[in-house]
Amino acid sequence: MLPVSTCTVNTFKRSPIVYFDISQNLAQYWAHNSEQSTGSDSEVITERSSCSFDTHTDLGPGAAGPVPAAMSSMEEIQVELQCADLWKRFHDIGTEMIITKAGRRMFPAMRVKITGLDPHQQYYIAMDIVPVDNKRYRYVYHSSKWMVAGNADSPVPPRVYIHPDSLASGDTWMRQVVSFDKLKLTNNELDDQGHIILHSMHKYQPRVHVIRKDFSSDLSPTKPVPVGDGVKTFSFPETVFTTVTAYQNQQITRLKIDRNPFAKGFRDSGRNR
Amino acid sequence: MLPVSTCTVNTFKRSPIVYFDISQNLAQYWAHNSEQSTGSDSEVITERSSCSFDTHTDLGPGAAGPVPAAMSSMEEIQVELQCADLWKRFHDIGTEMIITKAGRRMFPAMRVKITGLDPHQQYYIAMDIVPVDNKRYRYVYHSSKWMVAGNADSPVPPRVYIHPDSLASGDTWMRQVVSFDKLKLTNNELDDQGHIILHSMHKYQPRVHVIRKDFSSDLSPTKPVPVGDGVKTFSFPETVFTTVTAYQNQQITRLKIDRNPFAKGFRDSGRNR
DNA sequence: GTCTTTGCACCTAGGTGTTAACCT
DNA sequence: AGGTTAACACCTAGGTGCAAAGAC
Repeated sequence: MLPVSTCTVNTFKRSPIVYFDISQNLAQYWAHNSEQSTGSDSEVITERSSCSFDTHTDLGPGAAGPVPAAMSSMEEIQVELQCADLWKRFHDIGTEMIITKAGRRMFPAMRVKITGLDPHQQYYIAMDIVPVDNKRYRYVYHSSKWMVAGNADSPVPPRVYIHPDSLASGDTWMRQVVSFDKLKLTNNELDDQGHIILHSMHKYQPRVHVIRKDFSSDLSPTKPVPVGDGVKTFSFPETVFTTVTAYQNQQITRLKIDRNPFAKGFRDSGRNR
Repeated sequence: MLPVSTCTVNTFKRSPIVYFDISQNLAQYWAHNSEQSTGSDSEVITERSSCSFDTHTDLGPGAAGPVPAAMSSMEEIQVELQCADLWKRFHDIGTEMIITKAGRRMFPAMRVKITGLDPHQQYYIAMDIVPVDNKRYRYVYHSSKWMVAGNADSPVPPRVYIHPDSLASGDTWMRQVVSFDKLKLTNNELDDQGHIILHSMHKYQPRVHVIRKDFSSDLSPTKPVPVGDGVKTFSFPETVFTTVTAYQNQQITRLKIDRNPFAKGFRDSGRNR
């Protein structure tokens, strides 16, 4: 049995994790931009995938399974976290994410598989990051533990990361793993690059939003995600993290170096030669 | 007076070339994905731009000039080639473009500024590349000239490159320089990466298409661009090129090395040290 | 002979944690 | 003392023309 991820807020689920990958092909390319995508005249190439920064991941034809033709409800929508095992390893230690003035990617990145969409309906997929509590934290080295250090700093301008493949059809979203690897975190409250602004030394929870097109009139990178019938929100407990400007727990550092391809230079086999 | 480019097929124009550039900001980002873009709550950063591979170029607020609110006709649309001076230098020698099995970018890349769109109308912008004549060519070294070597090879599967920012509003298109630098040329007739398939040693002409959303039902990367009221097509004589698998004219090689940043290693100051 | 392919060194562009300096 | 910043070496990822080998 493969690792399993439990998803909270609007849905609970239990299903096997699937890893597939394709190089960008015509169907993929076109599906991004079309409402009348036929998906007929091209083949799909599948290969194995890791949990690093692969951008385009495709589940192959029929991955979304058979779906009733005219279903337009949001009830059936499910979102499944990919790389849940990796997230869990970080979570067991206490995930830390670096934030910088220029913006820093998350590692691991949020990657999800979505099912239960109406194939012919248009959706935005978006991500935001909300505080877990109203506290500020500090890391106590001698006990290797995070301790409450006071109340949270004053709230920060809300930011939403709209997935760059938006707007796209349910069919398109369900055929690929939706990856948020380009999203960046910053501690610069005056950021004008569209990065998500967070306070350092605070605990946060990423959330994924599925937004029906007809419900997106208030959707903006600088406004809170609208709530209502046309929006469904998902979050995963194992993706909670603490923001830092430099890693506190050395086990986190080690795991990041070990798993993030861009940190390969710091692996034992690399720098120590 | 700045260099001027003449555009054929559906429109003639004479206007100064303008070079501006912005780093990707919130307004830019959001404009790609929204039909209800407000463009209100963000600033636009402008800086100078070159003719190389800069991806995001913005003309700044009001660049498109005042436009009547409800104009939806295609009559007023104009497309202006950027880097026309560079194109002209290549054209005077005889532009060559390398094609490879894996796909090769064009240099220079097609970059255009579009005006006269309805700001609130949605458009696709697309590019295709059509044969200039029905001939096959060969390069004669001792005369440094291209000579007809017979009739053209049999036609190749038609491919259209839909600009990745599609679908977007007229407002969005007009606020930026639309760059086709990610487009790739291939000689692989079985290509499944969506690259444009061409025959080597043939003469071609790139074309830019502006396609109103309501006219895009037949738009596909593997079908010819539809013709009719909702589509307007532009081409620029100085962008004609001959396809090669290795450069024939050494003056072309020199100019490519001199201007393409990715070929810097072959500049005199580079490799000869 | 002529054209095409492949592996390569050399770039651009940008994502890592480290380290030392800096701030409060 | 604790938190932040900026320069840096070291990576990934991928766009260049070159030169030798291959194809026809």
